[in-house]
Amino acid sequence: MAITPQVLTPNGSANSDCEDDCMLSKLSPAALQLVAEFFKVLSESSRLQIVCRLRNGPKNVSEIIELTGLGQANVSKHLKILAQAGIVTRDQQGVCVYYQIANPFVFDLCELVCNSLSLQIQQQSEQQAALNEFRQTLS
Amino acid sequence: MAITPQVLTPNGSANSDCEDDCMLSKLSPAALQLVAEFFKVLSESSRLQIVCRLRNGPKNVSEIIELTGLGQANVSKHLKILAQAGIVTRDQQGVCVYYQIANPFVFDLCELVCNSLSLQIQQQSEQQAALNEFRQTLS
DNA sequence: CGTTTATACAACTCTGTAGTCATAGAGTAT
DNA sequence: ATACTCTATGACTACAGAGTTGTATAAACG
Repeated sequence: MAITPQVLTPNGSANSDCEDDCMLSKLSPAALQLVAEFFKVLSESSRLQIVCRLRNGPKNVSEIIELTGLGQANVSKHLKILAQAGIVTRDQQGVCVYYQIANPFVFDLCELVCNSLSLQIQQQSEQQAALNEFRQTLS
Repeated sequence: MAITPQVLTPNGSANSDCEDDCMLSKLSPAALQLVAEFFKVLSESSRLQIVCRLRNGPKNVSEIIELTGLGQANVSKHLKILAQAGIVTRDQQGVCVYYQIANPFVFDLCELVCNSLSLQIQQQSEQQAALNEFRQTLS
C-alpha cells in the first residue's frame, strides 16, 4: 500500500483536548507511529555510529565495517534499515556499494539531543557538588 | 555511579577519520549510547502519545490514562521512563501526581522528524503520480 | 479505624530485533 | 571457466521491552 501525505497532516476527527494550533497535538495515531519508528531507527548505538561515520561523505560497506568494527552481516542489515527509513541513500559502483546521508537534518536531531543531555548532566553534577559542599559542613 | 559531563564532550583519542570540527563525529561510544537511549525513549508511540498529551500543560496520571486509553500500570511505567530520561517532571499534589514536559525541545525534535517524513511521503506520491502518468501513455 | 481513590511496582507473557553463522549472488580479475 | 572480493539474505539464538494482572503503598475522608 502507498502511504499518502494526508497521514501527517492534522486529522479532522473530534478531539476536544486540542486547544492550540500545533501540529503534534493533532497527529493521528498512524502518524505518531511513523514518528516513533523513525526515532527507533536512531535508537541503536550501532546505527548511530554508522551515521556518524558517514558525516564526512559517502563510504562503502567495507569501509564502514572497518571504521565501526561491526560484523559484515550486521552492518549490511543496519544499512538496509537506515536506507528504508530514508536516512541514507544507496549507490552501487561496480562491486562496491556506497552509502551516504540522505538528509543532514539527522545531525541537527543528534545535536539537539546532545545539548539537552549535556545540560542535564551539568545540572546533575552541580547538584552533586552542592551535596558534597553540604556534607563538608557536617564534618 | 555518577555520569560526568565529560562523557558528551569530544574525546581526545586518536581518530584519524575525523577531519571536521563537528561534535558528533568525535563522540565516544558511551556518549553515542546515551543519545541512542534518548531516542529509544521517544521510539514508542504510547510514550509519544503521552508527550503530545502534555503539550498544553501538566496533567495527572488519571487524566493521561483517560486521554490515551492506555492501562494504568502501563501509563505509570511509561511515565517513569520519560521522567528518568528527563523528558517530563513529576509533581505530587496530594493524592494526584502531575507530570509535565521538562524541556519543550522534544517538540522541536518531533517537528523536525514530521517535516522530514512529510517531505519523503510527498516525494513518494509525486513519483507515483509520474508512474501513473507514464502508465497512461502506454494504454 | 476502615474505606476509597490514586499511583507505583513485581511477575509474567509475548513480540520484536540485534548479532552471528552460513550461504547466495553479483562483479572483477587471472 | 575459475577463483576471488564485496554485499545481501535466511536461519538461528539471546535478550530487551511493551502490555497485562495482581498487589502494595499512600493520602483523603467518613
